[in-house]
Amino acid sequence: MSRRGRQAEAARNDLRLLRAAHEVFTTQGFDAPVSAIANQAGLGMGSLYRRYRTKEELLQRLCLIAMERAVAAAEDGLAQADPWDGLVLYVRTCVEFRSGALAPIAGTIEVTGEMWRVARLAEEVADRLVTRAHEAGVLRSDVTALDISLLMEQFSRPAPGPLDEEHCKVRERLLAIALDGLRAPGATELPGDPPSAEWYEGRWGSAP
Amino acid sequence: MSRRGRQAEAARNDLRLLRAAHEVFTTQGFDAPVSAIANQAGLGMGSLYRRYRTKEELLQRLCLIAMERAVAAAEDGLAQADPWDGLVLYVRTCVEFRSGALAPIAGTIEVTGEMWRVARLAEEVADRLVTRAHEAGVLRSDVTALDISLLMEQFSRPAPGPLDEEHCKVRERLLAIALDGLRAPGATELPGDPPSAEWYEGRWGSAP
DNA sequence: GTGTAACGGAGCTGTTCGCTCCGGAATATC
DNA sequence: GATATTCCGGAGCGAACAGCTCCGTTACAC
Repeated sequence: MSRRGRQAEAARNDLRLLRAAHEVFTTQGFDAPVSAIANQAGLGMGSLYRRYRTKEELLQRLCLIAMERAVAAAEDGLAQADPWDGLVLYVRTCVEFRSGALAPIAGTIEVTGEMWRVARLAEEVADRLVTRAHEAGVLRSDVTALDISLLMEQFSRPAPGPLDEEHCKVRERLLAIALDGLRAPGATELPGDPPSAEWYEGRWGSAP
Repeated sequence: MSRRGRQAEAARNDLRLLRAAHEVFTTQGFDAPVSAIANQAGLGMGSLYRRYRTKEELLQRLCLIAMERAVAAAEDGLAQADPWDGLVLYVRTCVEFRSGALAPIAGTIEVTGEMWRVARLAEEVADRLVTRAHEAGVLRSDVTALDISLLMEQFSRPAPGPLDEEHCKVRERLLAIALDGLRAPGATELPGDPPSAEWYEGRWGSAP
């Protein structure tokens, strides 16, 4: 599979590009300039646009990958013997790579059929993880899988300004607090109705 | 105090402007266009720039007001008989008007002497509130006042895209979870060191 | 040496920003 | 009424910056 010479370099650059794009878009938001990604990757604009014909195409690919990573994280969680530990692993992993920061930007691009497919899969696996925790009685009963997705999204939300190492540490502390609040039973009943799936997916435009 | 005619209108417009600016900046971020604020207020650009000579000046005034509101919220919390209820009131109030969303934008403007003064005051009052909760044993002991400020900031962080009524409801649910996680004792020790005041204020440039 | 594939980044074109400027409407004064 | 004053709206200015293209250069293959 591995090529030689320039082709190998091209393959490496592909990865660097994806990593840089993830970094930039999740920390600076979806309207970060394309040149920032090329810079972060240490590449020129030409190299970027040879692989992705438009900014939107890059974003689509990035969202897809993020969702696939989320699926993998949920499966890892399911592989854990303890239902609570599995759920925590899932949430921690997703927040760590800020998968939630990409969810709202999906509303600004066209959502491809493949993206819908993986989104459905991600939803299903996460549901299994949450249901298992509910049945084991380790997750407060008034919280839904969608609540947890939105919690991860809120915690993935980047601070404006330059990236900050210290901020990541802080986020882990705050997330630990929220996770404690997730354990059964809640001291207080959650206010309002649980969020609906229609509303959640509605942000991405209409279904395929 | 109340004037008549055009002067009264000007005073009303001043308020509308401030409200609009708060709305726009806390939901769209600090780089929202000035025209968006004028629109939201139902005013022309001229009216805006007659009161604030630059965008920065408007932001400074806005941050100051937000901090004053935070101080008031903390004092309201202190006025509550129950230490836990007081703390919750403070956190809820601040998150509700997204005071935390303005904290990071302060890093992009010059911080005036008065802003430093009020910031110090806010810190002090919040400290009293947190200390009281600690002493009453209702707040987990490993959480600091700064943790709580940063928690509020994280929850104030706006979602990209259009403002969404449903999102506010969701945020209340998520905040309820986090508040439950704040009660003593925590199921798990918080990871890492508590954030330092130097780092926190460092985002605003150097002290006065 | 020659051909090819991938490279970097200056620059094109259109958009958007912060801000100014001015004609007109509403109010105050005579 | 007539005039002076105050405040209004929003078109438009110059600069900055966006996404994207294009092309001279470089590194490898044969």
